[in-house]
Parts: sequence; C-alpha cells; structure tokens
Amino acid sequence: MPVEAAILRAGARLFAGHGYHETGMRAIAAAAGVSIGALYHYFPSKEAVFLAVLRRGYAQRLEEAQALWRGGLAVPEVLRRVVELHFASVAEGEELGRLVSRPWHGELPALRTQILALREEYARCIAGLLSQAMTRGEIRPAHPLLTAYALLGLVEAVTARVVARDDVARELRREGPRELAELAWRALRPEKEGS
Amino acid sequence: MPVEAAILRAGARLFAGHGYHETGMRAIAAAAGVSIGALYHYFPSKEAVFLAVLRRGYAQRLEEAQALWRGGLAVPEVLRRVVELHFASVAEGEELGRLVSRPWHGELPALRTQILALREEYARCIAGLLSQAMTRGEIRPAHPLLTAYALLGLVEAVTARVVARDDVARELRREGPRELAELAWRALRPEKEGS
Amino acid sequence: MPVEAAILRAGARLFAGHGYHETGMRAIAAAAGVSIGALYHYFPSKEAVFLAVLRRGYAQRLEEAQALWRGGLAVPEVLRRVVELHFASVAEGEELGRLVSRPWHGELPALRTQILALREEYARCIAGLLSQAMTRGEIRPAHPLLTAYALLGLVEAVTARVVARDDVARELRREGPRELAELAWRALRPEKEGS
Amino acid sequence: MPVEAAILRAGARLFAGHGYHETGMRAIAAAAGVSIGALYHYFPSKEAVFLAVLRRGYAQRLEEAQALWRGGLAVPEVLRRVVELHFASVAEGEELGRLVSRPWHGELPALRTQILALREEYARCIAGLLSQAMTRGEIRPAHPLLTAYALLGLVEAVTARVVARDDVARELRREGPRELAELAWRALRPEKEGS
DNA sequence: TATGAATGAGAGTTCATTCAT
DNA sequence: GATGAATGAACTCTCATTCAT
Repeated sequence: MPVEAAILRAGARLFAGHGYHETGMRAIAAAAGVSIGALYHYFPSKEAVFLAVLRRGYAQRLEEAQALWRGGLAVPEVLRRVVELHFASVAEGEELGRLVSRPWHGELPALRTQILALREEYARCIAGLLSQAMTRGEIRPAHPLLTAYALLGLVEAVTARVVARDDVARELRREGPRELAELAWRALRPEKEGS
Repeated sequence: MPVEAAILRAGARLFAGHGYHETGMRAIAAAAGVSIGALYHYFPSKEAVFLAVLRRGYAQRLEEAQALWRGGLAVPEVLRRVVELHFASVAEGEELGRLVSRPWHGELPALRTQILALREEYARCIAGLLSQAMTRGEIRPAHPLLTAYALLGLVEAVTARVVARDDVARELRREGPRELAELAWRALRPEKEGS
Repeated sequence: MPVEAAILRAGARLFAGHGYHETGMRAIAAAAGVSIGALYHYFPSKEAVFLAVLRRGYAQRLEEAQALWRGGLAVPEVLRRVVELHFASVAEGEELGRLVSRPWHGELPALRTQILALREEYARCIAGLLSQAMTRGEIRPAHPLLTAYALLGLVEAVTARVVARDDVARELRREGPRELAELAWRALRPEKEGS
Repeated sequence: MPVEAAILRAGARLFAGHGYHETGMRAIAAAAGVSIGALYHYFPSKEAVFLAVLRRGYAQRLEEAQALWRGGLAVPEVLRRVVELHFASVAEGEELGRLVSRPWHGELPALRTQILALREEYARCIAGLLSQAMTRGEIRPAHPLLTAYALLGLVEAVTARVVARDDVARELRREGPRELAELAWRALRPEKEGS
C-alpha cells in the first residue's frame, strides 16, 4: 500500500531530523503527499505513526544484524561490520537507522514502556548472538544483555557525534569503525587469545 | 542568588523527568516558587533556562570525574569508580546526573551546536585524562576523543535502561558497575599487562 | 426495506442517547450494520437521517395518543393513560419516545422550522382532541393549542428528570403519573364538577 | 472584572442562540472582544464557560422568583407574575432567561449531572415556596418537587414555541401568561375554594 | 448498488512570550 | 524588581461528505 509506506517514510525522515515534538502531523502529511485526513485514516494518532516508524526501523536493523552474524565470519570481523553498519545508517537518507539509535523514551515519557520494549527486543537479539559466541568460546563469558546494551551505547555515542558533520565528525567517521571494533574485540576476546 | 538557584533546580528536575517539550515555563516557575515574570527576569527564554541547567550539570559531572582521576588511583579502580558515579547519578533526586547522560540535541535541533559543544567539552576532558594515562603507559594507545565518547556511551546505554526500574533494570543496576568496568578495562589495558 | 429501517432504528438510539452533535454518521452506520456509503445512499445527509428519525417518532407517538383518546374513556382516565404513556417511553429501549420529548430546535438551529413544525403537528392533534372534549363539556373551555403545549411540557419536564435514574428520579417515576394526571385534570375539569 | 463579565455575556448570547456545539470558543472570544488566550485565561475549557453561564442564569432567575414570592401577594397573583417573568425572559436581549429554560443535559451528556443539579436547585427552591403555601392552606397538598418541575415545564413548553416569532408565537405570547396562570391556579387551588 | 479511502475546514486547547502596572 | 493578564500562532484530532472503483 503506497500511501501507508509514504507516511512511514516521511515520518521516519521528519522524526529523525527534528525530533518528535518538532514534527507536526501536517508536516508529515505534506511530506508524504497526502491529506491530514488520509494520515488519520491510516494511523489513529501521532504516537501511532511514531511507533510504527520505530518498529519498522528496529525490524530492519534487526534483520541486518542477524544477517551479518549468520554469515559464519570470525567474531572480530562481525564486530567490524556491525559497527560499520551503524555508521552507515546515520548517513543522509538512512532515516530509519538514525531513528533506532536514539533514546526516544526521554523525549516521549508517555511511550517509555513501549519504546524501551522495542529497544530491548533488539538488545536481546544481540545478547542471544553473544551468548552463542560465548558458548563456542569465541568471546569471553559476560552478562549477555548488559554487554549488548554496552556495545550499542559504545557505537551510538560516536555516531551521535558524527551527525554534526564538522571536522571532528569527519575524523570520527573515518577512524570510528576501526577503533570501535578494536575496542569491542579487546573488551570481549577470550582470556588467552591475542587479536 | 537563591531565586536563580531555585529555577535551575526546578528546571533540572522537570527537564530530566519530562523532557524539554513536555516541560512548560509555567511548570518551572511553579516548581521554583516564582512567578512567570520573575522567571523571565532571570532568563530570557526557555532555551536559556535549559542551557543554564545543562551547563551546571556538565560542570558538576566534570568536577566529579576530574576529582576521581586526580586521586592517584590505578586506572582499573578509576574506571570502576567513574562507572559507579554514572550509575549513582540516575537515582531519584539526582536530576543533574540524568540530564547530562542524554543526547538532547535530538530533541532540540535548534540548540544542537551548543548542546554538542557542552558534551564535547566533557568528552575532551575525559580524552585528556585518557591521553595522560596513555603517555604513562597505563592504558594502550588509542584515539582519545573517540575513546572518550565510546566510554560515555558504554555506560549511558546501560544507565538509560536502568531508569525503567523493572526486574531487568534492577539486575543491570546490580551487575552493571562491575561488568562495565571490566569491559572498559579490557578494552583499554596495555597489550602485555593483565588486570 | 430493512436497511432503511435499521438505519432509522440505529439513529433513534444514538440521537436519543448522545444528542445530535455527539452522534456521528460513522457511528450510525456501524450501529445499523451498513457502510457509510450505503448510509449516504439512503439519506442525503445527517440532517435528513435525523428528520426521518424524528418524523417516525412523532408518527408513532401520535398514533398511540389518538388510540387512547378514541377508546371512549372518561377524560381523567385518558389523561392518566397519556401521562403513563410518556413515562413509559423514557425507559431504556424506547428511543423513539425519548426522542419526541426533546426540544431539538435548540440543538439544531438550522432545522428549527422543521422541528417546530413536527412538534406543532403533534400539539395540534392533541389540541383537536381537547377541543372535542371542550365541545362535549368534558373539560372547561381554554385555548386548545396553548393547553396542548402546556400539557406536553408538564409531563416532559418530569420525564426529563426521571432519566437521571437516581433516588429522586425513582420517586418521581413512581409518583409522577398519578400526581401529573391529578394536576392536569384539576387544571382542565369543568367549573362545577368534582374529580 | 469586565473581561470575565464580557465573556459570560457573550457566551450566554451565543449558547442561547446557537446551542452548545454550534458555538465555538473563537466566536465567544470575538463576541466578548477578547483573544482566545484571554478566554482560556479565565476559563479552563468550553464546558467551564458554559457551566459558569448557566450558573449565572439560574442564580438570576432564582433571585427574581424569590423576590416575587416574598412580596406577600396572593398565590394566583404570584403565579401570574412568575409566568410573565418567564415569558419576558425569552425576549431578545434576555439571553440568560432563554438559557435556563432549556434541557441542556440532552445536548451535553457529559455534563448531565451538573446541569440537572443546577436545574434541581431551582426546582427545589420553587418546591420550598410551594410547601410553604401548602402549609398555609393557600394551595392544595401535592408532591412539592414534582409540582415544581411540572409548573416549570408547563411554562417552558409554551415559551419554547414563542421564540419562533411567527403568527402562532405572537398569539401564544399574548394569551400565554393569562391562560397558563389560570391553568396553574386551577391545578393547585385548595379543594373548596373558587378562583 | 455498494464500498471505504480520501478530503480539508474547523474544532478545542496549549504555551512561550510580552508588557502595563 | 516583580507580577500575571493577555496574546495568537500552532498544535492534534474530528467528521460530514465525496467519488473512483
């Protein structure tokens, strides 16, 4: 259904660019090329639009991450690619990526539970992958969920700085993937192995 | 001046609890026990109140972090205490702490530059401390600013989850400081040394 | 045609329960089990649905009242039964009755003329019956139309209070028919007769 | 405070003329000569404006009715004047009067309880006056509250017709006060007395 | 005939900000 | 300095109605 898709695309772009409260329903409708009435025909409220957009973003990210992990690569290489994936997703035009890398629950206390649940679903997926790697001895034992959140934060703090697009941002964009993958691998590698 | 302090305290509490857009000037004035007129006498706009609050938050956090680092402790111990400091600051009543751990630039695009600058100041301070430790050989060489952001994100992603106060949050609160300090130390320790 | 009847039944229930403006065409369509398109196929507008409903209500009430008067009963007994008829019609499930006992012209200024005309038709019918009774000397001479309106209001003011269903409403429901019939009979009985 | 009074006056006129739902807050503000902001400064919602208007209307009506009854006149004369009072209050410019003579609870189900309470207060006042007259033997014994509602409805049904201002309305306006006072007096006079 | 997606004007309400007192 | 009444643009959302299918 192209109308619904257009709304979600427009919503993703605007929410990612201006935040929840500085994005109006009129703006979403205009950006999607539909009337306000049509917007409310497909979604009962602004919150519903936002949650639908966020869900889509997490679904897409989840799929990408799982595909990487399923590839049979060595852990350091997987880490490098996952980090690169997050960096790529904050580029212009990759609104869904920028969307999932943000702690919306601070901006939308009313949806905190649902937003945290979506994020947790993603974190739990990563935690599951980490658990498998631990079982196989590819990384050292650690609290999987906590480690998953930590890795997410590790990357997101840098990508958040990258969106500013000044000189520092460009430098971090260039060095980030390699340095972060290195950090992550050192933090996780088994005791007796070198990199 | 107690009036200004009251406003900043009220602002910190409300902004931290409900976000920027869901906190009104009337609410700040009421919580501070002053009239709207007085509020506008001390601060020219809502944005100004917010920036003043945020500045105070970063100043306080900066001071705490520097004090820890100046203490002459070994790096792993410093890491442990810094992580614990962040965890403690998300408790009820520690509004300034919760404030600095949030990427406000997403919620307030208009102030993005200034918000990122405040955060960068904090990150640069940590980067400086990391540089010193690298020079002394206490931690391995790495990009200092990037590492600083990464460490901040590492901790903040977990503390952000802790505010939900459900069972998982309690577990992360309990295990977080130790696990995160371990992760950070492994990520940073020099090549040939053990913990 | 059962579709039209279903619409009228649904409309009567909803208009009586929530008023004109708080009843939507969607709600009517849903309650009647038809689509909005079908609704607009049978009635050109919301106003048309409302007028059709109201007409049906007055037609039914008119018939009931005339049947009572034709029964050859003594005037006091007729009054008692008419009053009881009005009281019975405010019960749950008697939407048409509740509908005709309401001054819709205040809520719908655009239809004032037509609404007043429907009510006047009913009032004129009662006035005619009163005229006959006056001619026969069963009640005293008075302005028939004015008396008809007065009797209607006499009853409706009490039934309007009865719909609240609290303790007072229950008491009025119990005492109302007898007391109102008494009031009406005393107001209308010929000069030299007792009750 | 002239602003509040202007709002109440404008609200009374518009609500009486167009009903609750066809009167907008913007229209009230414009008619009162104030801004929307000022309107919401004095009243928290449209419902609040309406209830304030209605309360004022009932207060004024109550005062007028009590003044009449306190005058020491004979009951038939009091009835005549009360009826005339109601008729006078539906004239142009007497918005408060038209307001209190309407069963708003049908139009505003959400405020039914409060609207019925205001009306009941008025009805109870009249019932009290009737009780006194019964005690003194000036009118026959009857259920006071029920009788009060009945008398109100008796008059209001006719005044509601009078607002249409056609030929019939003019005739009812002319004959109404006398005829209705006669009806009321016959309905209430003690058993053994003539008019 | 029957459907329901689409329209868009307009509703009630909020809120940062100003300024006369 | 301090107050809070006043402003009005902008917000989210509703709803009678239309029309291509």
